[in-house]
Amino acid sequence: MPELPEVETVRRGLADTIVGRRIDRVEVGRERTVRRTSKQALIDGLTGVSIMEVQRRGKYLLAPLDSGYWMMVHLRMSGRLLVAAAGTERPPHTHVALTFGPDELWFVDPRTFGEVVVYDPERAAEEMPELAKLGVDPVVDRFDRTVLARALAGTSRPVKTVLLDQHRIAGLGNIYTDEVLHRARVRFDRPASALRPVEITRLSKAIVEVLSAAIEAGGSTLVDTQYVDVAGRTGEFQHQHLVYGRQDEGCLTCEKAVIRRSTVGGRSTFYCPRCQR
DNA sequence: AAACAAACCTGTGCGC
DNA sequence: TGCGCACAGGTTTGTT
Repeated sequence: MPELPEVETVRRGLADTIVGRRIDRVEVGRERTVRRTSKQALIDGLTGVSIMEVQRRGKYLLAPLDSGYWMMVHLRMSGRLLVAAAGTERPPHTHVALTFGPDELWFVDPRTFGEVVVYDPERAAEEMPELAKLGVDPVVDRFDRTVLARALAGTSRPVKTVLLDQHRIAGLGNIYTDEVLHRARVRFDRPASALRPVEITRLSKAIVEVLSAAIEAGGSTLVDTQYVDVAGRTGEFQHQHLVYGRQDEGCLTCEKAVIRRSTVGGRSTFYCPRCQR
């Protein structure tokens, strides 16, 4: 579900609510959510501790704690973080609840792919090996056509597959790759290494522009309203989607062709056969 | 290296 | 109404 703009929106919501505050109670209702360590490890790692800051890298939320440890949250497909008044009825699938005085932070996740973990930053290489493998984050890191060219180099895989590869670029998911490729007028199945310099330039600009606009809009909430921010508000960027989920509808860019749906790497892919070459 | 499928889960929407 | 199936924003793992 959540891609970079949604995770960034959640990050900002946490920064405005629970950062700097002490956790006085930790409840874990589902072991699977803390599978990397254990229920007791999460309780011990968070009780009585303050969250000093919330950072984001790709789709990972990383929060340094005043204990010297860090908390990592990944929402995967259906995870949500919600801040609400303590005592409010918790939604179904609330697997972790942190109490901060009068407020609570809930990790809600129907599909249970998401996870919450407290780890030792000194041992991040062993405990959180995927973090070191993350590629460039187009919002946090310097990102331009040179950086993108490097990320796309050396592979003839479809450009969409490469954009989705978190080891090369961290943060793009299925919605935003399609939106970015459309705005850059590049077909999803072009071999990454075959893009011309002018196309790489367009693509790098599209990545920054789409992600910025999507963050500005608070992310995308699809018809199932799965994604909401920490206050339960929906995003609004779905109204600016030009291709995602629009198969058989007219292209809003050329107003002539019809948006098509295809599959790449097992993921639904939406594109305009006329605009994207 | 790369392409694919399966796996992890639950919910929803659709055709019949 | 109910049933079965396809499909879903992510990532890892195993198989050709």
